[in-house]
Amino acid sequence: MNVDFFQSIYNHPLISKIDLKDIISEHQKIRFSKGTVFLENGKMANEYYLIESGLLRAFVHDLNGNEITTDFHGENEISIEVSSLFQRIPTNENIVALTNGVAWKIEFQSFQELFHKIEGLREWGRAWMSKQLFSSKQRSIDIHTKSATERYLNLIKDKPKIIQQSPIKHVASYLGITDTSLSRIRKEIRSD
Amino acid sequence: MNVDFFQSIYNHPLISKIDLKDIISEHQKIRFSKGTVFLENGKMANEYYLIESGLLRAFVHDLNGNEITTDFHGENEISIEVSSLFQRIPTNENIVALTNGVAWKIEFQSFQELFHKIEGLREWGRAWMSKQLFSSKQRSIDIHTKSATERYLNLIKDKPKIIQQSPIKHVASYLGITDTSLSRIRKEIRSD
DNA sequence: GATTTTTCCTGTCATATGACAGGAAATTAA
DNA sequence: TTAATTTCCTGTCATATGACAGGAAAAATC
Repeated sequence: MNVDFFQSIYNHPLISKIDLKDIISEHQKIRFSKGTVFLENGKMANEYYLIESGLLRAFVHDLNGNEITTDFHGENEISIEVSSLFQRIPTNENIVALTNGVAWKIEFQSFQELFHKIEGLREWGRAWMSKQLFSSKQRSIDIHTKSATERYLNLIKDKPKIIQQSPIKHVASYLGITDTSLSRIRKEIRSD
Repeated sequence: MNVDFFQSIYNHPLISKIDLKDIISEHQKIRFSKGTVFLENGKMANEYYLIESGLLRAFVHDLNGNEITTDFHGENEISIEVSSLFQRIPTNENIVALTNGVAWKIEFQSFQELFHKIEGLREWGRAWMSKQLFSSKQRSIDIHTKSATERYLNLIKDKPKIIQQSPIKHVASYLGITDTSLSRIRKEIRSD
């Protein structure tokens, strides 16, 4: 059991070694292959995953039925649909694997018990959500503050694996532009 | 003490009447006037507010020093900067009153004790954060899915008070457009 | 109530991005 | 390996929005 992996994710001063052991033991290792569906529009999330290797993509459908990529979940990150999982309602998102990989799954019920039992986990969870909210807001701001080119360059810098592992069209919708436009941007950058 | 007001905000099946009383008693009524600063870039949030009446505006500065309105906090809503309050770090946001009004303040420390004591409050808090995260994501999607006109019309429909109580230029930056552009949109709509 | 400041509107011009379509390249399936 | 599918690039044309500037209107201040 790779403790460091869990440590790096459940990383909070109030989570003791014993707490961590408790938490780890509720996770179950799974292997997944490209195309595996983790969550589907209309269903309710009943678990979340720590990604050890591989890349997942979250997306929604807009009014015209087009897929819009809302997020990528990569190595050492959590793949979770918070709204559905914590409000116990159907999701509007889809989560699908873009690559093969390994993840650790924890059921809602298990998390729930740990959450109310371990103060450190509550603090960790709240801080984690705060960070998510912060990034989400930042994304909104970036979309109308930075050019598409800047956003793309930032993504390359911050999460280079995504560009390597995901079809470019998904990156485009994640950046809020068409694949046409991203294609032009990439051409532009090449010539620099 | 207006219990219904608190009830409508701290609304969760696991929060009992007694819990609610406990929670309410940690809030302190304040009156504020237009221009009152609730939070400032670089400082740390140490409390949050339930707005009984009036309208607050949250904004950040972009790289060129322009103000970008990130949110409005109106009646029966919570004015909070989650990142700073729960991660105990300095904020990058500013929150300022656009009107006079009345709010109920609760200190971080008080909330903290209630949070770890009352299971229902934890569930409520987590659900509340989930909803925030959902709206935030939705905003990102709307920005590149809907036209500026649609976003403006939706805002009028969903939060009409904002248009009445806020200078239009703040609405513009909230919508991710310039005031020039919003002005044109308003003209367009008038003639329909 | 006069002056200053802020807010809002409008004109012109520039430009980033979208829509659509066709073909090349790469990946997947048979 | 060949065929089918998906992905990616590129061209043309249209358009929503931005940048900038000036003036009218409204609000705040004295």
